[in-house]
Amino acid sequence: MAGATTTKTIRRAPADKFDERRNQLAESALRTLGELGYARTSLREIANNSEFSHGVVHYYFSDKTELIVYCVRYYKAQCVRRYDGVVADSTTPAELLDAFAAKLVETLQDEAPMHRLWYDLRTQSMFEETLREAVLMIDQTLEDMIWRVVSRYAELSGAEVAMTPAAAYGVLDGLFQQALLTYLLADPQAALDELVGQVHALMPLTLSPHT
Amino acid sequence: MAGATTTKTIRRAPADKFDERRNQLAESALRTLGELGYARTSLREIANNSEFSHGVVHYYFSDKTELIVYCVRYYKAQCVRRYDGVVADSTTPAELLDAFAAKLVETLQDEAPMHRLWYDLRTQSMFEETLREAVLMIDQTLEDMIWRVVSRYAELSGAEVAMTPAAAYGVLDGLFQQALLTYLLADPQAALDELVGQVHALMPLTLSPHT
DNA sequence: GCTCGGTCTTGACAGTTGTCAAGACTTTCC
DNA sequence: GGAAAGTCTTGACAACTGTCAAGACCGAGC
Repeated sequence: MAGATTTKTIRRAPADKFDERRNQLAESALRTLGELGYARTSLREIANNSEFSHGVVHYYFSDKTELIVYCVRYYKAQCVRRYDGVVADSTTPAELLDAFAAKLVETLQDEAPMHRLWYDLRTQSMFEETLREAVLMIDQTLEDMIWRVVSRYAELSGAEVAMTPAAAYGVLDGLFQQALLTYLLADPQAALDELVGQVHALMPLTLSPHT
Repeated sequence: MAGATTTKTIRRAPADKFDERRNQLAESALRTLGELGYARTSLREIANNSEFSHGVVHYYFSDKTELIVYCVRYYKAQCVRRYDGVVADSTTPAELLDAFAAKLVETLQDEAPMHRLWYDLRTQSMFEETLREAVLMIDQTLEDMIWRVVSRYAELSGAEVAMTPAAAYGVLDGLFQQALLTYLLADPQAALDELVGQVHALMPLTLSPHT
């Protein structure tokens, strides 16, 4: 709609246009899913949250499931590098710890709907076979993401990590999920404060007693 | 139908009969919910898993929501004392640790559907206001349950707990949830083994360095 | 200008859902 | 035995869902 098209529309491979629409629909879908949750999200509602009508979904996706899975992967691409800056910029353990906790708080605050959607989808995968593959893939990606933070923290501390990647991810994810629940259901401010304190207390415990 | 009723049916306050049916329906509902998950469970399916027809639900519950919430509370009553024996019978830290880990494995194996249902309902409460109160109440109950284990573990170790009840619950719940996911989606045996190892590694970290 | 391929809307379909009313069946009590 | 209260079944309803087909719209190329 902006003036980028002068004489003709910009040369664009058909596949690009197609994929762009798919991404556009994925974004509408993610917005709706984050608001309503997996169970209560219908294709019509997704279309309502976009500029298209409900029939268009079947033009770009063969299936509701295909749309959802596409959304999940699309979402992953957005969040997987979330803590890379924290890892790259910190030069001391304390600095990394503060930056990591701050980033956790930030994403909890700014993207609470997306996080609850992720937990929703992960839980649904325990009932629905179709989600299994995508969920396992994302979960692994998140574990790797956490592992980069924890192992960098150990490196800056001059210590070894005393946990497996899975364990480190498990405990941190547990704390984050609890904070999200408190944030959404009870006391947002308390949730953020507690999360900061818990992460600061936990991270040193992931290290071996220094030699 | 058994011979308990001799001349008349046993004297039974009407409220008792009413509550008994409600519990009967709650059990059918929990079986169905554990199998299908919250979203895919319909009142007709619940009735199919009982000896009644679908209309009876509305005789005992005003609402689908009321049935679900009743189920949640009914479920809680079953599981809240799960680790009391572990706490009562153990006399050394190592013994408690082994017994606790064994009990976690046992309940993960025997009641996987109920556990995934709990995580499902807890996640749904982030979208649905109606579940909020019941979920927060159960979550608190579980936190207390874990706290009894952890503080007894500290007592037997002659040390102080270095975490808040919320933090201890958060990390252990994170590990358990991860184990459940692995158990259901990937490798059941590996999930159980990893859980045992992780709990053994984590529990000592909940204690203050002994004085 | 006019066709043509791609894009999108509209309307309909069959199935499922929560809800509820009407009545049949059962138990209780006189 | 028969009335009354309690219990349960049946069938229907409106709303909603995923799916899809028929055709309208639109820009590009001859």
